Amino acid sequence: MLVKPPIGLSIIESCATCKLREERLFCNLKGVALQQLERIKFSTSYSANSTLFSEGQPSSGVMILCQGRVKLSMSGTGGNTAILKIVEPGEVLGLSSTVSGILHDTTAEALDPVQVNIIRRDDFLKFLADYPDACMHAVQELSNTHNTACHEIRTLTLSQSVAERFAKLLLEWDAKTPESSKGRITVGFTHEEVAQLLGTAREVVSRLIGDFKNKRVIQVKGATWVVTNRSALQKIAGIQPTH
Amino acid sequence: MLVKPPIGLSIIESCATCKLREERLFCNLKGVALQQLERIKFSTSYSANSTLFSEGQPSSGVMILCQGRVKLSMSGTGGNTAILKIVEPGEVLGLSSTVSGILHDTTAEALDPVQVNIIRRDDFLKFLADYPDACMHAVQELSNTHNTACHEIRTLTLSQSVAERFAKLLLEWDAKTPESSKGRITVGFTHEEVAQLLGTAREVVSRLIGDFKNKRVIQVKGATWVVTNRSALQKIAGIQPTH
DNA sequence: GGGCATTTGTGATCGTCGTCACAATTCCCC
DNA sequence: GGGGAATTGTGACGACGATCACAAATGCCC
Repeated sequence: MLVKPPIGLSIIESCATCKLREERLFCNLKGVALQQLERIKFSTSYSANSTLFSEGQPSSGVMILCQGRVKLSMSGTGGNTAILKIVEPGEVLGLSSTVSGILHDTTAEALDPVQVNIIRRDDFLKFLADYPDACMHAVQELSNTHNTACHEIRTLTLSQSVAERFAKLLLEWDAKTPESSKGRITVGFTHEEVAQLLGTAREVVSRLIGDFKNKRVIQVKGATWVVTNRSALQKIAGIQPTH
Repeated sequence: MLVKPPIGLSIIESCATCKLREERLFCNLKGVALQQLERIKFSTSYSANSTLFSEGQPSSGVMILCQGRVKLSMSGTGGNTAILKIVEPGEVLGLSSTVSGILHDTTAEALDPVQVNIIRRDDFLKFLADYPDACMHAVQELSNTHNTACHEIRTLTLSQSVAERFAKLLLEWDAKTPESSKGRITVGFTHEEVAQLLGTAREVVSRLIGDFKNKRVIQVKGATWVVTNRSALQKIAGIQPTH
């Protein structure tokens, strides 16, 4: 890893006091449902670089990510790896494998020190059945996950080149950047990892970055990349620039 | 379309008498939930080749597919099209867009004469909130859809070649073939459509079929393809042959 | 059965991307 | 600050697949 963000671990004792409560699914349940969630969940911590679960394992339960980021990846027969998604605090891990009872189709690794609330499968299913609110939350969460997956499939199948996908990735990262530092992306990944995000080879990424620098589309200062020509980037991404 | 299967349209009046009832989600609800579903759903028919909904449209509601197959596709900026999935009777269309309220990310077209039960968005959300059983069904359905999507992403990102993906597709089709005619796949698609399923060009598919015929892996008799060497096919697909 | 549209087969060509190989640079720990 | 590991830069080359351009065939309607 290029960067290990110095995130302080202030352990969150309960979902009720979780800062994510207002914004995120399962954290903003009300009344009895929340109390019940408190009863059946248990908190666990993982150090950076440790594995939360692996592809092919049966799911032990749902994990609600409270702190730290988690990398979801798949590996192919030829030893190659594809990174599916970086999961952020407030999101849920392993929901669909837990619910449907199939084996995990991804591997989850902690990028930072991570804190999760785990709910065992049978407890969780009973919880959903008993609390309609919670069940609706699960439906929402699954919808969101599915929409993300569709978006992923779209960029994979309908992009003409790796350059196009790379430009899209940069624009997505830029979109997630806070308004105050728009255009300044802090990249916590090696070229190798970016390649796995794009489904290509590391050398291709290195070369693309070179290209983009030459074309004055981006500018690289260590781990922060500055978008110097957003409309050019949008054009490469196959989007009509919204100037 | 190469083949238009002569499917007789025996209109199904209610979910209670639907033959899919035992096997499929939302069709096998019990008691009051089923009665309520009967009340809020309304049946609609579409002729073959008509469009049920289009990419970019807001979702008007959930559709439960009772009869006929539906093609789900996405289109890219360059006019190219990717077929995501062929939806079979008993499956649900537009669940995640309806629940999350975002625009459809796919276009749905009838391959056969199609009959669906439609439930309007607000009716459906209320239905889920009122009937925990139904909500659990929705969770299950979304899980399954998500798993399918993950599988799709896996083959897209982790396959080395189009030949590999094509072999996987053939094996999947073969797996869905009834035991009695194992190895005999009835293909209802043109090369163009197979190409869209694989995310490649039509010519590539034509050539791959030629290759596979030369290598005695498959044999083509009109619209039925016979797998003459399954273990070779598995090897191309990157799977250890289970002989 | 003739004629037209659609589908399929096949050659030629060219660009993109994956791979190998190695040098340069940066990072990090002692 | 030195040394070793990890990361990054870059050239060369080959293979796969996208595209264009037709010809052949098949299906279909009157």
